[in-house]
Amino acid sequence: MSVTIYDIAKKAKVGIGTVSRVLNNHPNVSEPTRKRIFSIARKLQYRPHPVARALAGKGSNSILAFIPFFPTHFFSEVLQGVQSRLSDIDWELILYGVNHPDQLGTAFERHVLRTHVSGMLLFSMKVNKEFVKTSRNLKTPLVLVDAFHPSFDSITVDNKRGAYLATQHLIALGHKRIGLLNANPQSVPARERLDGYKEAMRDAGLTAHPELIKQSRSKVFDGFTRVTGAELMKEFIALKKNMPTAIFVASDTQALGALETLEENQLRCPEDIALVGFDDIELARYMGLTTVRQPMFMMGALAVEMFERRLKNLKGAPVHSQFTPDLVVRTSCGSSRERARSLDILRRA
Amino acid sequence: MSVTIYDIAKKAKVGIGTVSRVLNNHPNVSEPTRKRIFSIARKLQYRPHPVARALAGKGSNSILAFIPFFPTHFFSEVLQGVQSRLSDIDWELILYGVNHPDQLGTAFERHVLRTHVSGMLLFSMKVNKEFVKTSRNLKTPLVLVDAFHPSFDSITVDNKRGAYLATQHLIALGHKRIGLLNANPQSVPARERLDGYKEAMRDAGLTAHPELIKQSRSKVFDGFTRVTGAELMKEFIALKKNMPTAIFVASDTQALGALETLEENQLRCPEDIALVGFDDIELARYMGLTTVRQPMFMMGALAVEMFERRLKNLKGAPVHSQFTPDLVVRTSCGSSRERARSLDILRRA
DNA sequence: CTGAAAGCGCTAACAC
DNA sequence: GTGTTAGCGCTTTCAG
Repeated sequence: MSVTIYDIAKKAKVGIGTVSRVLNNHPNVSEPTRKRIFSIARKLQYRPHPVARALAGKGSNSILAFIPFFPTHFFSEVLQGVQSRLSDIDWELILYGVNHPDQLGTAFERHVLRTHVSGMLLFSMKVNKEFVKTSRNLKTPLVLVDAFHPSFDSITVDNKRGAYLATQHLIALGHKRIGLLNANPQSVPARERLDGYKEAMRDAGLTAHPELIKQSRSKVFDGFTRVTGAELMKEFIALKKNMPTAIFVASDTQALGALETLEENQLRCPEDIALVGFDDIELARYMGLTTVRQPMFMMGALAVEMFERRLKNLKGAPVHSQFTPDLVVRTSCGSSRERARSLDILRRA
Repeated sequence: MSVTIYDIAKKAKVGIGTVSRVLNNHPNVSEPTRKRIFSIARKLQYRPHPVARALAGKGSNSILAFIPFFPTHFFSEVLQGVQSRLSDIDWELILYGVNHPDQLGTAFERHVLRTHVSGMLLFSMKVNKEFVKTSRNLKTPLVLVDAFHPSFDSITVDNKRGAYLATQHLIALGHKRIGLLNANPQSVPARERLDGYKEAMRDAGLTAHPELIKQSRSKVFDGFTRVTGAELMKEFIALKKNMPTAIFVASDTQALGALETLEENQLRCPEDIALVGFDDIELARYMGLTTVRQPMFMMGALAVEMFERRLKNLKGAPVHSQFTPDLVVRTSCGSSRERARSLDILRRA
């Protein structure tokens, strides 16, 4: 079998308690023995047994991530950030795909309440009251990524600012009738993006006429889906002559849907209508979509770092970290600082 | 604290041994006591403690997945399949992102050799000799996904057949000079795709002239990258008048690169040259790329099922399961059974 | 059939 | 400072 603290103890002619203390950097161990034990441990290639350690009450060097069971580029990138930082500190990642926050219950109980996991990451999900209650007076740190709740550490992106940037870009290009194709304003990001849009319009002395603002009422993914993008774009097109000349779309995914609708109606982008998205999913690059980019990898890495800090200071006030997104200019607005890359090499048969 | 077998033993006035036996469906327990204990357990909402169980020698209900630390659509889809099946049987997924099979060592030792994990999934990686040796006489089942080694269970896709289908499609469209833009033929999938291409050509009485076959020598991801696609396409273009009229590209990712090169040279697809890819990554759909699709979700789910079976029969011969891929016809070959979707609504600025 | 007891490897409280 | 001991919750002999 593998080597245990007993082996070390025997070899060092000390008790297992001493060994444990040394290995855990406890004080009150004489320098000579400490050195001796370390050296023996190294020679024997001792590795602590994580399961035993967890059972005995110590944490577990593993963190549970709840991610929406939805294969988006956003998550793979964020997760890479998480993994990267985690492997630096030699922790492991347990992944839980869920579709709805309600499904958190079982996993939660199974892992967290059973010393199995000593940290949690929750991605892009609204936390319900019950969850908040259970988690709050828990010793297990929880950090929210791309989500927010005053009681927990969180990492978000400055949606308002991003929306402001996007809208401002459109304004700078000379557009006056600028629309907003939003997700469900009941969701925080959607509301913030709405605010950013409005503020940019106001600051430019432009009026955000109500008919220029189309918002989803969908509950599925808060309306951040291709379908809502397609549908709301139809409403814009129905405006006929009053159609906006440019639209800020609240997410790239919706922009994809919008693009499909445009195509069905023989409308071209950016000639007939300019579009800016939000998120910068991988497809955006290929579609030439100008969009607002979130620093996904960094958000993931930071999530782990916040968690580490929290581990050392369970009682501090929650910290909320906000990233500022960047505008990535491509071709969907008719302006391009980058070399324009059009994708019209693929034509209808 | 949470309820343990002691609680239920006390309440049932039996020893903890009996409780454990009942809970583990051991024989030799009288029907009355069995029923009584079950009912009490339910009433008390007893949940086994996975960590304790693992320490005591039982497995751990968790499986370790090694995936290339590379955010492709392929993995998110396969992983969804894995997760889906895993949650059916109430197991958990531990994720390990690695860039190179050599990095498997530490994770391997840390988890597998310490009762921490009772199964492993290895994705799209070549297993090195050392790894094989360590794993082989191990009780922990290992299943290879999108990879192959005679000693282990594996799930692959019939690359040769896929390549055959793709090439055949091109032939059916009337093409005679059909090229192959391959990855590094040192990798198994690349070699198999080469075989499929050749066979289809042969069966059609066409000759696969050497100049029609361009293969990568890259070691990074075995040449399955955008870069090699772009480079090899340049070689094709250099053929001038002898350029093929259609090309089977060994992966969608490479096809993307090839498309970029085409564009740079003002060549259009499919007018000037038809392309078929392989994989059906999400982008393929948006690019209108005709391609060969692997049933990713199913592969993931099946991986878990194979693992379950192996758990029950450690000693059986390795089973190798092979999926047959489908051809997905889009617009990059000039034929389309689906409604053609062109993406030229986005134009150069 | 069933109870008692011995661990699994480690931590932490308690003596000396 | 350091050894000893009592668990953590569960599985598994070993006696009855």
